[in-house]
Amino acid sequence: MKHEHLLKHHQLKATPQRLAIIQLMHYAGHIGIDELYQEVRKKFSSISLATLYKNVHTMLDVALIREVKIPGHKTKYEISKESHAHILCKSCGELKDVPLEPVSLLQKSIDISHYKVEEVSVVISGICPECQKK
Amino acid sequence: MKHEHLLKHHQLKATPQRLAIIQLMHYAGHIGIDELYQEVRKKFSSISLATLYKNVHTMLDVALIREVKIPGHKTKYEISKESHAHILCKSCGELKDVPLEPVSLLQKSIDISHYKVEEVSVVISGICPECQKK
DNA sequence: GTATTTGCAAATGATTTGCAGTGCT
DNA sequence: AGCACTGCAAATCATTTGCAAATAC
Repeated sequence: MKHEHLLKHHQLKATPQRLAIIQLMHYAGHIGIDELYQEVRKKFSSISLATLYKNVHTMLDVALIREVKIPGHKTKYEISKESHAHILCKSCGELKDVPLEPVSLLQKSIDISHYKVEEVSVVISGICPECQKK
Repeated sequence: MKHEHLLKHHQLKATPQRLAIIQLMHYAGHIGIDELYQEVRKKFSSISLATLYKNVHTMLDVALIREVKIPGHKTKYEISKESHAHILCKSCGELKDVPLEPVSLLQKSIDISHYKVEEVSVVISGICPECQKK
């Protein structure tokens, strides 16, 4: 119901395929096309890759979801939410959100530029605490 | 000469193709595969796309260059240098570097995570001062 | 009922690979 | 000389398109 409303709020029809996609993104946090396809098929075996691509594009266009692009990795997608950074472990591959107040933390850089800032994307990569122990 | 040294320092052979690629990246700041191909051909008409891809990969592997991935845009490449943020104008498309001291600016987020940080990638997008005037 | 969305198959675009010949060190 | 690199053509992988049938509202 919650997800149906998300779609309608963006004037998109709430098809079961779209609901499945959103549900998975919500559950996974960040997910790539391939994994998304594998997973959606489990609940919705008839879905086609073309439909998946079309819907991902449609949802990107209305900013219901966002691309997460990480150097050295395939694009992942996430449901739009408050601004946050992404932190990736180069050892185990886990990708997590971390809190971030970009406007204040990056203020110096932004001030210098005099840009009207609309979006900030931050990806931090390194080794997570668990992998450091090994 | 400077660029030849760059290659040798990473134990790569200094072929004219590679020198041309590095020279262009250095000149352009950030450049995508297609533009790189068009430009390299002007000086080096025999170069193949395959060679371009192979060299870009090779140089990424040794971290001589870096990927710059921006939501909604094709990957660009740049020569590795001190940490900095990228700022993109959504109106005119210009991509610039801006100074950034990621470790200190992002310290709060990083502290929380306990990660051993190796790399920070920041992309800010918005409207540049010139485009705001229009 | 109408406009949108789906799924298929085919088209297009992007990147990679194998291999024979060439060129760096 | 020997290994790495280049260029070509073909293979592979990723994404998009057109269209008829199905579905949301």
